[in-house]
Order: sequence, then structure tokens, then C-alpha cells
Amino acid sequence: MKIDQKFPFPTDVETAIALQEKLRHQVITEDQFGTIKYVAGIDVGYSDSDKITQAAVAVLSFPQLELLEQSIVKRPTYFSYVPGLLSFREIPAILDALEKLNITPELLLCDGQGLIHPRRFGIACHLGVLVNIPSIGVAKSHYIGQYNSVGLERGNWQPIIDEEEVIGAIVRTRTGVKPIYVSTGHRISLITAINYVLKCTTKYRLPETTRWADKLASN
DNA sequence: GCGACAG
DNA sequence: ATCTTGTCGC
Repeated sequence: MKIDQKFPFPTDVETAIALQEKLRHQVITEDQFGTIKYVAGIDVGYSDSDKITQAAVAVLSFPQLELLEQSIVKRPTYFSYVPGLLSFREIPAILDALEKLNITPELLLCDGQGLIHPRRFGIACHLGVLVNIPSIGVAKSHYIGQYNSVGLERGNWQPIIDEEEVIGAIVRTRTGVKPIYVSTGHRISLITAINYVLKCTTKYRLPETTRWADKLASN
């Protein structure tokens, strides 16, 4: 797929935060898409003592969830991990991986948070806005926000609240298994995001998209 | 000041 | 993220 928004990424914390403050207003929290046939899972791994960043994208058919295409890219790591600025570390490599794709995915499931972020601009929002594709944040651990305990059955969820605002949800994707953290990335509502995450999750805790991307990014 | 802090 | 074996439970 073609990537338009390829301007340089900030190298320092101050500029990165300023860019988040500028771009956060572009996030759309309503459903804005048609029929979805291609869903992509995206993940990033590191090697060589953190010097190499490897991004992987797995495109699956929807709702069949069969692997249709994959893309893997390696680059030097240029931004260290700073809580709240994960996207600056990972998105440059992700854009390269997306660019190599023949199929243009219609929904992106990102490893990490979307609106569950101190400035409401986690990696799923950042990526969604840059490529203008609906996106969802799917995180494996808690970042910010308060919530009540989630029912044990698959499909149960509870809103995550920060500063009086619903920013995402904690979702039980498998009965009796540790829940995951879902939030809007771009052009999708929280409710719809939860439903798509559940539709992409079959027999494991994480969506099939994420599982494929995980595997590709760490091999 | 102290603890928390996506991947 | 990454370093890593066995082990508890269905």
C-alpha cells in the first residue's frame, strides 16, 4: 500500500509530545468504514541488544481469519522506550512494513493502546491517523485508568475511566483467562472495537491477527 | 517526595 | 520488549 504521510519523526521527547498534542485532535471516535474483508495485525520486536527494530504486519481475511499476506521489516532502533511515546519508537518501521503490502487492510489491530493514554494518543491512534485507516488498540497489560472487575466469561467487559472519561475497556476474550485492554485507535467507536476484537479472537486470549504478527516479529 | 509507567 | 525451566491446572 501507498504511504503518504512520511515526514520525519521527532528524535527528542519534547518534540514528540508536542506532535502528539497537535495530532490528537485528528482522532475520530465514530465508526467510519464499510464492509471489512481484510484485517491486519501489527507488532514490533527488538533484537541485537535493542539496536534492531523489526516490524511485522499480518493480513488476514475477515471473518474467516486466514493468513493472506505478511510483511516484515528491519531497521535500526532510533528512539528508546519512553512510557507515553511508544509510537515514535515503533511507527517508522511499521510504515515501512505496511508500504510493502499488496493488500490494503481495512482495519488495523495494534499491539498497544489507543485512547488509553495520558494524552489520548497511543500508538493505535497515531498509526490510524497517519495512514487514515480504522484502527484499534489491543494491549496485554494495564497502562492508565480505573475499572471494576470483569466477569469471568468470554465477552464480558468493563469501561476504563480516566479523568471522568471513558477511554477504553478491559475485555475478557477467553473465559477464565486474564483480560485484555481495548481502545479506539481511529475511525471506530469503543463498542464496535470491542466487537471486532472479539470476532478476531477465537481460541486464544489474543486476536488471531495479533498472534500472527507476534510470531512474525519475533522470528 | 513516592510509586507507576503500553512495548 | 527481552532474558528463561519447570510446573500447576483443566
